[in-house]
Amino acid sequence: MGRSPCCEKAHTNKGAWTKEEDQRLIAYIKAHGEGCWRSLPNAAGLLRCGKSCRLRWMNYLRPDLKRGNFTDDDDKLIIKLHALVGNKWSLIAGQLPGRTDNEIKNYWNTHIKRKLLSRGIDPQTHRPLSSGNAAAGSGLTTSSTAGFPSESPVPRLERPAITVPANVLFAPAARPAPSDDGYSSSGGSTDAPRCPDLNLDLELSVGLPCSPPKTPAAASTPTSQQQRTTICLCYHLGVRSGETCSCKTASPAAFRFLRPLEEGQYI
DNA sequence: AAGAAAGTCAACCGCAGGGAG
DNA sequence: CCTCCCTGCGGTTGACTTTCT
Repeated sequence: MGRSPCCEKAHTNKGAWTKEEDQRLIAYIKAHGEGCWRSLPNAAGLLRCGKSCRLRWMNYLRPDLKRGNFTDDDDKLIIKLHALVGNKWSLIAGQLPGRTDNEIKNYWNTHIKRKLLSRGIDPQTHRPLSSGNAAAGSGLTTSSTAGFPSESPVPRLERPAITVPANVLFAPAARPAPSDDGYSSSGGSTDAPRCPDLNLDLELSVGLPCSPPKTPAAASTPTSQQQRTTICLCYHLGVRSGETCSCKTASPAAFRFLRPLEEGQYI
């Protein structure tokens, strides 16, 4: 297509960032804000590709990043979200404040994947491995799901809505894209849908202290601090905030367009 | 103690898609 | 409608670290 290269590769640094480069980038973004990554390197005096600057900022320098280990709850939430949306790391990261898609992707590939495999769970399909693959068509038994037998299982199809530790439910218009992507990289069964029986007609709702419950189902057991609002995943699925989506019209009062969390924002 | 193997994670690459002209 | 620019995403790589033998 004749796409121009993202940068003059001959004149850009590659590899690990130096402290000085970090400082320059931070200083520039503090002064001018994010955006216009293509021109940022020149403006900031960095010999880096704009993409590289963006990545460095997003994955490492952003002030709202939470470094450190993932908790068990994080693990479970990641697994459940992955069961729902597959390798949509940015989407999953959106539910984990302070975590980046890259970080979650790495964590998945290095920790969770192995953890699930060791428990006989296919990390891509979230179903029992091999011998289990044939039986996968009938769906998971709750006792084997995601390797958390005694805990709330990965959502199953027949469930109209699910509740996960962070009170995540999918919005009606927020159906994850068909599983034509996200499963191509690592083996696993690509023929059959990962969760053919998974009811994606769900809602994503997140407990927000200031938001009223959206639906009876979502508010089945609201605590005083766990009132719910609807998080619209349409943003991540291609619908922009200016566009209409059914979730917004359904309950504007409890509507919240899902974007990567802002600094200090917590769901 | 040294080398090998395995694990971790920051960074790069290529592509898709939205938006502007 | 078409082309190009720009951004963001997901997969992959490779350097570095840790654990094992």
